[in-house]
Amino acid sequence: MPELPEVETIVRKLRRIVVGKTVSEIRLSGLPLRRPMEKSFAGVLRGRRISGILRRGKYIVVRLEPHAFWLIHLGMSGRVLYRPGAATVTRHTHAVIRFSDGSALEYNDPRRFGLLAAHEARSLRELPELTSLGRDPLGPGFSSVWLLSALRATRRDVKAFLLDQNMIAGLGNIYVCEALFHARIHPARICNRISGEEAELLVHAVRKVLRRAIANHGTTFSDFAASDGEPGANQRYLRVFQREGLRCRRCRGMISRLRQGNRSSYYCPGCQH
DNA sequence: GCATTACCCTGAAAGC
DNA sequence: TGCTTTCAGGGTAATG
Repeated sequence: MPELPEVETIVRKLRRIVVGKTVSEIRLSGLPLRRPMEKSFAGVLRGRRISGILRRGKYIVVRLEPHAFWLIHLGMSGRVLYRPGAATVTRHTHAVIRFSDGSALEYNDPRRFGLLAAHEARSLRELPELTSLGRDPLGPGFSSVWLLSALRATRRDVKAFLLDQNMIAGLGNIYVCEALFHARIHPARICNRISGEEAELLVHAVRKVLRRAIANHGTTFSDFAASDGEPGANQRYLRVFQREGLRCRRCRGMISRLRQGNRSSYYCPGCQH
């Protein structure tokens, strides 16, 4: 399940590989992803040159010249694979973007929760998929002052708040569970009852788990691989995620799981209150 | 207006 | 063993 660190890892790898290439041909499966593909998609990409790649939340943003953007969201099971030569088309290959030098990028997504979109635009602000995204947890806007005021304004569970991309863009289930463990905050805590001190701990915890995961090229599960197919190495740093019934490495208590909004939350009842 | 739930989808794992 | 059921979850529309 690609979250910010996995997307960042892919962006860094892609940046080295495909910037400067010109799109020559687009082949699509025709199957809908999260929503049906826009008819204009191939037309926007064809003939344009990639001038840069960046990340916004969990989106891969490919800057094209002249004046266009290609957005990739991996959803749950999306992969972007680089092929120096012939692409390997399977029944889950939904797009092959071929470049003028014969290489290609392949978008593969068994569960089809991802998204591919392309827009003619001069600025990121014009991209509808990005306009409502919240603050980047590694950016300067994600401060304890801002977080505390945002928490004060809502009575939701802190877990749901942290997962809300319109508040903070890029966190998913793994890193929310991990960050709450490091901040010693129970996932079912109500936002407006979290203290300033806890908000500060949470900011540091979020940054810490994300930075470490990026340094390790992401956390590998069955659905994630970087653009060259190499796995990430962050799994050994996980303290609670998918560790139900195992011992807490801090207090030796038992890791528990609860369901919040159809999603599993893993936590340590001894450490998190 | 805010918070919660249902749904999309397929593969893996669990259950029988 | 092999078939059927359940579960996983990002994002969003629908519902409460």
